[in-house]
Amino acid sequence: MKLNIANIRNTISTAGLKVTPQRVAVLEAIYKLGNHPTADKIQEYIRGEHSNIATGTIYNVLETLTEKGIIKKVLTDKDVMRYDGITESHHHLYCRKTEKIKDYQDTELDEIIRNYFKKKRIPNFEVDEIKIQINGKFKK
Amino acid sequence: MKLNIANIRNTISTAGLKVTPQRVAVLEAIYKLGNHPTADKIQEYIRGEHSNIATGTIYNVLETLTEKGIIKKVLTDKDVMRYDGITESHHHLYCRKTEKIKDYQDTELDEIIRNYFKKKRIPNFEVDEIKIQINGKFKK
DNA sequence: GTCTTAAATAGGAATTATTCTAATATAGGA
DNA sequence: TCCTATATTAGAATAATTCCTATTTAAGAC
Repeated sequence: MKLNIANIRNTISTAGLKVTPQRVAVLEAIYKLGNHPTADKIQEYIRGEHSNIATGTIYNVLETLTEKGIIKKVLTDKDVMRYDGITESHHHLYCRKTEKIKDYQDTELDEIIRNYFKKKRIPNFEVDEIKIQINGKFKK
Repeated sequence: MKLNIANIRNTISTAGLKVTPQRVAVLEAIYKLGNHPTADKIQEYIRGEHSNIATGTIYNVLETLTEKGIIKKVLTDKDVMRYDGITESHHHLYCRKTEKIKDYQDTELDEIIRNYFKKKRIPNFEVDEIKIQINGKFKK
C-alpha cells in the first residue's frame, strides 16, 4: 500500500485532484489507521497528529476520494459509514459481538463466483462488483 | 408471505411478544410496502393508512422484530437503515444509479458457497451467515 | 517568482436519522 | 375485572452528516 507521503500525493494527483494538505492527511489517516475507520476516527487522528481540520472537509474529502475510487465505503449494520483504503477486490468478516470488521481475501472464492456469473446472467441487471459479507464471530 | 392480519398477529405472538396495534401496523407496512423500506417510509405508510404512531415506537418495534428474527436489517451504502420482511436466505442487487435494492434468490449459488465453506475454514472465525451484495445497474 | 482563478477549506448553522426519558396507557395472564 | 410488566407517547437530546458563505490556496499561466 501507499504508505509514504510521496505516494499519497501521487495517488491524489494522478486522479486529477489538487493535492491539498487536508486530502493528504485524510488519506494518510485511512492507510495508517487501517481497520475501516469512521469519519470521526479519521478526524481524531488528524487532529492529534497534525493540524486542525474542519469536519465538513473530512466528509468532503472522503466523498471525493470515494468518487475517484481511491477509497471505498464499507457497509455496516450500524448507521455509521466506514472507509476502506484497500480497493482491490476483497470481502469482509463482520463480528456480531465486537462489531469488528476484518478484511478477507480469497482469490479462489472470487474465481468461483466470477465463473458462476460468467455462465449465469441476472435478467435486466448489469453486474459491476460482487461483495461477500460474512457474518459470524471471532473466536479468541 | 404473511399478508393478512391474522397471520401477522400470529407471527408476533408466536415470537413471545405482546400483540400491539403498533407492532401489527409496522409489520404489515413492511410486508405491504416491500422493497426494503426505511423507518421513515414505514411511518409515512402507517400515518396515511391507519392511526398515528410515535417515531420512537417505530424504531422500538423494528428493533424488537429484528431481535426475534421476524425482519432483517439491510445494509446500504447510504446511512439510512432499511428493513426486510423476508428472512429466508437471499441476496440483494444494489443499483448504483437508482439506489433501488432488489431481492435476489439463487439456491444454486448458495449451494456452491455452502460447499466451498464446508471444506475451507476461516481461521478464528465462526461463520453464521453469508450474504452476497451484487452492485451494478438495472437495465430498463 | 508572481498573478490569477477555479476549486477547496473553515467554521458554524442546519438537517436528518436515531435514541432517550419520564409519564401514561395497555395486553394479557391471574 | 384487576394487576402489572411491558409498550407507547411526545418531545427533548444526541450523533452523523450536509449545507452555506466567506476566505484561502493549489497549480497553471505569465
